[in-house]
Amino acid sequence: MKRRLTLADIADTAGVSVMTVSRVINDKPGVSDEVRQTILALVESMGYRPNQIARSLVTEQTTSVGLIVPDNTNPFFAQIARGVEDAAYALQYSVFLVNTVENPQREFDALDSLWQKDVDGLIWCSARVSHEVLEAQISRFPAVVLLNRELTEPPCNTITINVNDRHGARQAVAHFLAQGRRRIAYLNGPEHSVSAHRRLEGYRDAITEAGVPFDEGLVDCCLPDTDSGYDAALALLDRCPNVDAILAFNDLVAIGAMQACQALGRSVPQNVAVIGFDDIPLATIIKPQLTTLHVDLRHIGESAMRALLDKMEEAACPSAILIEPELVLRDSA
Amino acid sequence: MKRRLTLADIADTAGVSVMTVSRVINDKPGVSDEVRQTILALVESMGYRPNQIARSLVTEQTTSVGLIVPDNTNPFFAQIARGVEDAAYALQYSVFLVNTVENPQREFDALDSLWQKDVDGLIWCSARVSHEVLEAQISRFPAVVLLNRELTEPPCNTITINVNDRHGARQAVAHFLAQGRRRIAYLNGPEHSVSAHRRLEGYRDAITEAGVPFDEGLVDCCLPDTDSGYDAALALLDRCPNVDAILAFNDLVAIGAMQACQALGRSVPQNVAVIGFDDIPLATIIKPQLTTLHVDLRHIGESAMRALLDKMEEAACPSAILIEPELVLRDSA
DNA sequence: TTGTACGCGTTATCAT
DNA sequence: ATGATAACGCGTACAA
Repeated sequence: MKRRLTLADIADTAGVSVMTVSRVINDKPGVSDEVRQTILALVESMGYRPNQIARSLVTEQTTSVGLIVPDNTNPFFAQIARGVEDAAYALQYSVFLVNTVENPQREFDALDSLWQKDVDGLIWCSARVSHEVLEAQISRFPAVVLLNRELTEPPCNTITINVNDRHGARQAVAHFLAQGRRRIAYLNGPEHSVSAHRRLEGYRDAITEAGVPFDEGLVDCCLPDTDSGYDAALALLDRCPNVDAILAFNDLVAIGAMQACQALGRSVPQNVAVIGFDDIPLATIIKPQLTTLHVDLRHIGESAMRALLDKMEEAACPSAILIEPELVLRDSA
Repeated sequence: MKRRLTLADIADTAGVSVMTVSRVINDKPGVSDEVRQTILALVESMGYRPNQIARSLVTEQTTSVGLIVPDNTNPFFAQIARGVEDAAYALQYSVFLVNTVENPQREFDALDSLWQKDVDGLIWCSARVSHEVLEAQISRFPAVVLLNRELTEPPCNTITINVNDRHGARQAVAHFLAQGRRRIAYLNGPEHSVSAHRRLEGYRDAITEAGVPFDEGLVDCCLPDTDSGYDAALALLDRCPNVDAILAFNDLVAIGAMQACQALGRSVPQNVAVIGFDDIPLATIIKPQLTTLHVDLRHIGESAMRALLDKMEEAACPSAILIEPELVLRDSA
């Protein structure tokens, strides 16, 4: 690895000052066309690229952002990360990826590290952090996009992006009801999850508005994975054998529920209809293909990155974005 | 967002020079215990954190690395990324995540961007880039870990990590043979893929060594996803109805193949046994659960990050690491 | 149009 | 043990 070329190297061989080269590199006026061409040719042939570190030190801009997710292995966050990175590439930004793995210490360390590296902005998916910590951390960064958190009074450097969970759950219940189903269960996600609360609200409202009495026995919580969904569905069907529809917190839970039904000899969707949430790739791989509330996660990621840039540039932009899930009918309901 | 504190701020309020503070921050000798304690207390109470950008400019170390993958959404790379990030966290490094989406321009831009940001090292999963480009790019970085590429003469700043694809394929074939199966097909991945070549070799060698004639009609290529696997298996079973075992390039292809068998009324594993490769989470979600060659991708990611750090520190370390896949028997074979 | 001087926040070097 | 000074590579401000 040879020594990096600097502005001075180009300036020397071109016989001009560093400032002239700098102006050319940054496409700024004040350089004659002739000199400009000479320098551009030199930059090309010598393979010069600006040192972003040095540049950052003076401009206070790093052209990099932080993305904090619980686990990039979870297809939900993988899709979001992909969207963020796609948009970042288009905008000439780089993305630091950080997993918190539900570990507060690690999350804290990550924030510190990103701050020390002077990221221009932060895209933060954190369900667990308290409001106080959230606001304190937000104030350290130039701009922040919060995913799946609501803020009563959002700081002016912050944008929240949320899925319309209530409406999504209502759509699912409405679909079940239209099919004539009345014993509609809901396998919810973790209690502390904001999404879980909102989806439960949507479910309850839709049920009661339809005149179907709300039955607590039809609602249960589980971890948002297939195994937990399987176990929870097994217990549910044992407790309430006449269930004819299951709304699941997410697709993984839904798939577990479908497999539980099959294990108990209930066919899906004839005996029990199942609807998931998110529409991860797995939803179309599994048989029967899962009817689910599609959420365009890549698009959310892209929006997050673009909104972040807007905030960084202090452009006029909304402080909250609501994403509408869309019910896609496949085979399970 | 208030102004960042600097060394000078601490130095001023402590009534010492910046160098003394710097020494304390970096745990260097040459500071009396008394002063040291005073400064540490001040750093704590004022909440000072070093500016990594300024630090990088002088130390030529950024404590960040680049991770280039085709698509972080692919569970294969998601697991690797997770392992890399886990190890990076433990080692106090940050990870720039980049997707190439099989786009040479984007890959080139990414390398440029990472170089400009002066990453200390690079973990690079690239199947498509030519040898010349590969070597040219490698020489630009302090240290590089290459995933799933073999180098005839690896540069001294480079480590390659490969899966023992040949041995993996042989294990699968051996298992089929032990079950008395003789019409063993192989649905391979993309032609240009290094892994695909190696797995095909392992398959062919194992077949012929067992005295079973190698039949080209039993081998086909497809894209490494479920749909392509489905289509390829459909065509295969139409062409060679007496196939009694299918080795797939990866788990997604294997799942597609299983579904094709089921669609044709062949039961898995009774009529046709199926073995996949990689052992992605989906392998245990699908029914029947997939027998597959387990590759510990998280571990590969962790190893990659640790090996990279070793190279960066010029520690003695191997220049090539071979990872052994392990056949895990589940329901499909 | 072009160049000079300075500063960004830190560490390295060499004094004291 | 402590401090003054000079880098690191670049952009801003101002001068020529």
